[in-house]
Amino acid sequence: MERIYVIEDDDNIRDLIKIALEGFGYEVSAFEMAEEALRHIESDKPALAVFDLMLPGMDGLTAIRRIRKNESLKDIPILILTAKDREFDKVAGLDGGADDYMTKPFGVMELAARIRSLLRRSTRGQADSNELNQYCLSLNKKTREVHCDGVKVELTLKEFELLQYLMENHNKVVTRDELLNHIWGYDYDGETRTLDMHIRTLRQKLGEKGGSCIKTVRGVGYRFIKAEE
Amino acid sequence: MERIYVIEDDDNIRDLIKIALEGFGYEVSAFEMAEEALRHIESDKPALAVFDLMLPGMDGLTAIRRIRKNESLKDIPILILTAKDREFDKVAGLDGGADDYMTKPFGVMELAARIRSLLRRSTRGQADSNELNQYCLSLNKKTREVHCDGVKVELTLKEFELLQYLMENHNKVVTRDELLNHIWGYDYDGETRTLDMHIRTLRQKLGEKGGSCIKTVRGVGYRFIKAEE
DNA sequence: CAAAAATTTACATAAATTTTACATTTACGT
DNA sequence: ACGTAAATGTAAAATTTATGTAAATTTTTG
Repeated sequence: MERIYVIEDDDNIRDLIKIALEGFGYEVSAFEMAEEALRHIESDKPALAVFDLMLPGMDGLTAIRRIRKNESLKDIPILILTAKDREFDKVAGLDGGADDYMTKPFGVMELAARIRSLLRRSTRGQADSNELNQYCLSLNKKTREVHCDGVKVELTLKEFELLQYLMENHNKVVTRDELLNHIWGYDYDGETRTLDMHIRTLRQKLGEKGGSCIKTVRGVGYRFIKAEE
Repeated sequence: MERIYVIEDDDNIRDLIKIALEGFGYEVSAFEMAEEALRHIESDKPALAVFDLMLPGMDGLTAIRRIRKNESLKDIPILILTAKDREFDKVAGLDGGADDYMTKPFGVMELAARIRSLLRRSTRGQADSNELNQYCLSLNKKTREVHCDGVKVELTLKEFELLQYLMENHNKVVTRDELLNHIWGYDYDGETRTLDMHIRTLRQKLGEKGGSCIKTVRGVGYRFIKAEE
């Protein structure tokens, strides 16, 4: 599961946040001081960080700026959670590099919702997935399994590669040449119905609903879309 | 500059926000109702949207969900600005697809800071070069989709290429020869009504308003312009 | 060698495009 | 202002083209 860093000097609040977020299924690493957190953050690469501002030692804002300057950390979403509730402080916090700003006292439900919202967008959330999910279809590059509405579909090599390429380019129109080049090889006669044939078997195997995700764009190629339209 | 949509039914607040954000250098389009905003958003592709929740007609949350479901809009950052200040509402708003949630009364400095924070991260900072937007029409080269005032228009190959060429040369007069050469090929009989025919179907499919963007320049060719004139 | 997969062939079908024939509009000279 | 020729618009029919489909054939794989 995703790891979240919590930097907060008040023991009670820190524990409260830790336990709450763990309740939401996150792994939580809690720190009392920014220096401590910065020591581990580069190797940990947490999915998100919750920062208090007033800390013993290094100030929260300073730590945030430090993170933002580091190329490998700068995309980590940061949420400031502090007692400083003047508008000036909020502006300073957000402009200082934070992605969200909450004031104490706070509700854990809202904190969790804001964290979900930040993670939803984060590149760092799903990134390297070898699982392609589009609408009713899911395709796993590793296991080479394809499911349509949870039902497993057996595909041959070419069919799988075709579907994968279409799904990786979902919504974009992929030309016939592009497909022939990518899956078959640079040159190719082209004056044959091979591609159409595989599209056909694919559509057949994916069934009514799944099959309708592959739309033909006459004169150009094919396009993977949400069923219907 | 970046365009921001503001959807807010209270005239005073709407104007306040509009003027404040314009002061920060944004272009602001303000709407009283969600339906109105949704009608234009697809062709406008604003950089961010500020939504009130309680609106006459369509509810703000419904509108947000609608945007999130649309492939070409789902990355637009959305900030909810509402009087609903219960924690439950905040959770519902954020989980409903919003990226931030502010409650009224609010400070414009904080609003601006939150907007800056959202835009900082947005992939949508720079315009999509695959997208041609002219007035009420939008054309996507990758997906080969065309929208007129948010309504999808299905075009055939030649129609699409014709429109694309005209839009790429908007305001310039494009000669018949130029069009025939570019879309058909070097030589071409020319003594036939093919081109006129496609212009006709294009105008028809684009409807009253969209169609009137293609103006004929007698004796020369055609010209893509803003509707009316 | 058998079975599965991939490709080819040949044809059907549906859709896009072009042509034909005629109507309408516009520019221009009188 | 009027008539005329050229340019463009329009509708339906004809044609072409792209893609779908089925069965036959070849190639790969175990």
